[in-house]
Amino acid sequence: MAQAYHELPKTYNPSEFEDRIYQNWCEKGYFTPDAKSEAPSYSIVIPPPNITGQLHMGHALDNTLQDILIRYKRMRGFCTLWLPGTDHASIATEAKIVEAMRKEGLSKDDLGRDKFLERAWAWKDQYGGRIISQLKKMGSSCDWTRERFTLDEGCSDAVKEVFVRLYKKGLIYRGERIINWCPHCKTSISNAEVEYEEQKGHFWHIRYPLVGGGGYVEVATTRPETLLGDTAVAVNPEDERYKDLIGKYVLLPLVGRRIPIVADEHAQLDKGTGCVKITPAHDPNDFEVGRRCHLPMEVVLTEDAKITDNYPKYAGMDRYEARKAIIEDLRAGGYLAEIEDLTHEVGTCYRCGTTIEPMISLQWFVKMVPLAKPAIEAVRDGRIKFVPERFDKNYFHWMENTQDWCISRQLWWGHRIPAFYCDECGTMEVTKADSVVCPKCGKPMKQDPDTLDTWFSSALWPFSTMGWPNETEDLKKFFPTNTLVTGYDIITFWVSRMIFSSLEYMNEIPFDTVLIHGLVRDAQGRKMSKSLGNGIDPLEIIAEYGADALRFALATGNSPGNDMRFSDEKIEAARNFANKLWNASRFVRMNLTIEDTALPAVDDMTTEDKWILTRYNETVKTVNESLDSFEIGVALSTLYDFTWDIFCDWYIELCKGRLNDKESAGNEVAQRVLCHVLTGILKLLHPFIPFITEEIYQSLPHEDESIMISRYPVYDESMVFPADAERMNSILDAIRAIRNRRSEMNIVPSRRAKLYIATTHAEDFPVSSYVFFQRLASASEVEVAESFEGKLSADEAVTIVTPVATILLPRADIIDMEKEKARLNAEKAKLEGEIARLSAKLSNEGFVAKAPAAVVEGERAKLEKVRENLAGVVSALEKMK
RNA sequence: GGAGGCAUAGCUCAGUUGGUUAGAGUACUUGCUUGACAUGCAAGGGGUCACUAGUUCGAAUCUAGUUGUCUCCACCA
Repeated sequence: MAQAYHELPKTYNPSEFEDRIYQNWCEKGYFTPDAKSEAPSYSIVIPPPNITGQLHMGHALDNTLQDILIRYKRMRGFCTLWLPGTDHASIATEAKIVEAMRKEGLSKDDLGRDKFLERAWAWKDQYGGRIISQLKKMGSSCDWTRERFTLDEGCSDAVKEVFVRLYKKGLIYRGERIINWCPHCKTSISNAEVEYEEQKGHFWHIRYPLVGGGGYVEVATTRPETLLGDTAVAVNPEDERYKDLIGKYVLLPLVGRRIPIVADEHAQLDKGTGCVKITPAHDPNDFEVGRRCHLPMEVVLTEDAKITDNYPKYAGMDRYEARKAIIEDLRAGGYLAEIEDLTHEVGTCYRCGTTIEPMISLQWFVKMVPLAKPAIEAVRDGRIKFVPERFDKNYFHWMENTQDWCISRQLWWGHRIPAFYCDECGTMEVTKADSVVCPKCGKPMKQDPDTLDTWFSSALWPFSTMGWPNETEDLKKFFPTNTLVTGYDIITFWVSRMIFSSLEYMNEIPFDTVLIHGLVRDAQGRKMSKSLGNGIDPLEIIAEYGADALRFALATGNSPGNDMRFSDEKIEAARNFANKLWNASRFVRMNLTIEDTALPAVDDMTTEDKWILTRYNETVKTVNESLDSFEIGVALSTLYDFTWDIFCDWYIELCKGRLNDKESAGNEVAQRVLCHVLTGILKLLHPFIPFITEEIYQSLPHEDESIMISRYPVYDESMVFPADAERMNSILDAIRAIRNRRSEMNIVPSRRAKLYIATTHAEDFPVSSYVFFQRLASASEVEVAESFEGKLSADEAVTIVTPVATILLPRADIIDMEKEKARLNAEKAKLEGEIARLSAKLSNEGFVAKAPAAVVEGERAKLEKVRENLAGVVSALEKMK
């Protein structure tokens, strides 16, 4: 049943309809998938956007690509699930919560853990809707009714379940390791969260006197304060210089401790003096040396990077104060040999920028090697594919070199580690229960105060959001999911962890395809960032240009995995396209009298109808193929070209004759073909620019309640007419050639001229085509014949040669004979060159013998055409003599 | 230091297993208020596909090297 339709306003103003349309989709429940549906499922994993953040271009790009895929699949008849989520527990989030509380005069310490979490939840509810409303503005077709939060009850159960399982399998352990400690955030942060920045510093060369006299060894350090924690000096076992010192002792300056000289390959022969001070508690390499050589650990810094009470002289000093003091003391004691300037990369906290302090600490770890193995396998054997493929190299590189993953964080806003300790007897229990009584002494146990790394819970997203560990309908229907869309910067953080987590807990891959996109940069190619202030707010773009324009700009000129620049020109081009579509639709709409969407009988169709339907179907084919292979940019540019150049600039113009003649039989035929192709264009474009396509769809005769739930066009061979398309091309070629020549000769369009078309293909230029020449090539009249010999002499006319015809324009007084001759000669030379090139290629035995037959045939046909062209030009020239 | 990407028109970028005269958008030049659209229409100029060598009948495309540039990882006693 066709639906009633309405007028379109004269100007395209997206703000007038985008919100209304979105609300309508929500009310109709189009976004809510039915897990019991028979249709095949297509599901996408999306990153949970941070609750504390504002929607930025990165989100907008992610979101646009995801939504295009989801809408496309939905229109192809899939039951689609796109789970929205908000926030994850992280240092950044907690920092923002703390900041928000500080403004209310509250602090973490005053509140205590329980009160803090209570406030944080209230705060989450207050701010949590913000990013979702922003995503809705973009047209995201998430199922908002299933929105999840990583700390929601269900998700928390999943996290506990996983933790306990891994612990029982021995894949989670608690141990002492060197971790990156942020003295400001007072938490450990993972390697991936450390940002390196170049800093100017010094290399201090320090002499450690040998015990029992006989000189000293010289070591160098950038962090002299760690000297307090030295428990050895290492030399390379191969180093001849120090061979006889191994096993001897040195006296640690300022401290007076006797520490051994040990042999370890960590000390390199060609670096510095070849002697290395070993501080096992404050350096990851030294920690390893300490472990190999069974050295004691000496902790010298507190949580906030101050010297511990064990060193009364420096106790309580901040690490930098202590550095100064220690250097002074070393200098005074004559231990300081040399100070060297250097610039080096220093690790800083990605959140607060504080210099990281490597510290020994009791933390929880996940053993990575057993988890990484099947995850590597899944990508290697093709069960999971990266698009583009080259990103699997990044993935392998990380997976194969990964070290055990420190998962504990000293935060409150996160999943608390489900481990309990008994103060009385030291027993530890790992359990899903909320409170535990010590199995040995019956006393209540205390839960570990730490929380889990944000990626530990995020890694479970593909299934924890669907209700796992319960067996839900969603899980049955939608897991494993199909596609993950994300930026390459997140492959190691999140993608890899989802893969090994899913393989470990579900025995399944989490998704089969990872579509990687690049970063959005500003017009100068810089990364968008708050500190640079070059970020572009997607919401401002939407307010000014509309969500469709934003989506179009993000999806176009964008190939998988490559960075893109965002500029005003791009968004304007996108808006202009929307405007063009709007106006073309308005034109079609105002010429419509039909009330249903049926196509006319093929016999009633004209050549141009068959031509546009052929071109349309070719477009449909390309678009479907491109989207199936995730080439979103290619699909969109194909549609752009077809819509603008073929449909608007040619077909609509070709139809104007029939449309103006309201009484003709052709009028209705033209209406029906126009309406059919336009509706098809709208459907094809809907995943990219959902709002405008819906608004126009509703204004045309249409079958479905909404374009969103209509079927995506598929290639229809019965509507492809190669012969007619070819014939139409001859006419278009001729029109283009005439326009070209007239423009070259500066003849204004209003100056009309009679056209004489000399051709042996008279059937290509039927009487019905004359109107095209009149409307589009400024012809006053058209006459077609095999030859105009005797009727019109060459010096009376301008000659235009196309592959199938020679067109004569009667020479009015505007044309310069010499200029014309020169032009024809130039064209002759060009064609001769082309013939030479093609004949050389075709007479090349290697080419004819080895190239595919189709290619050779194509070249031959081309040569034939060029030869015909040349013949026309030559004869025109001869006639001029 | 290790790994990877990118280099095509003034600018921003496409270019799908090697096969048109290498394409868009934008900018530029010229002409048009043509009854949907000046957010437009028509026409045009503009490229040694970074450089060098190789493979091939044929290279923007494949290989090696060089230069420039970006990213990730690691290290820095």
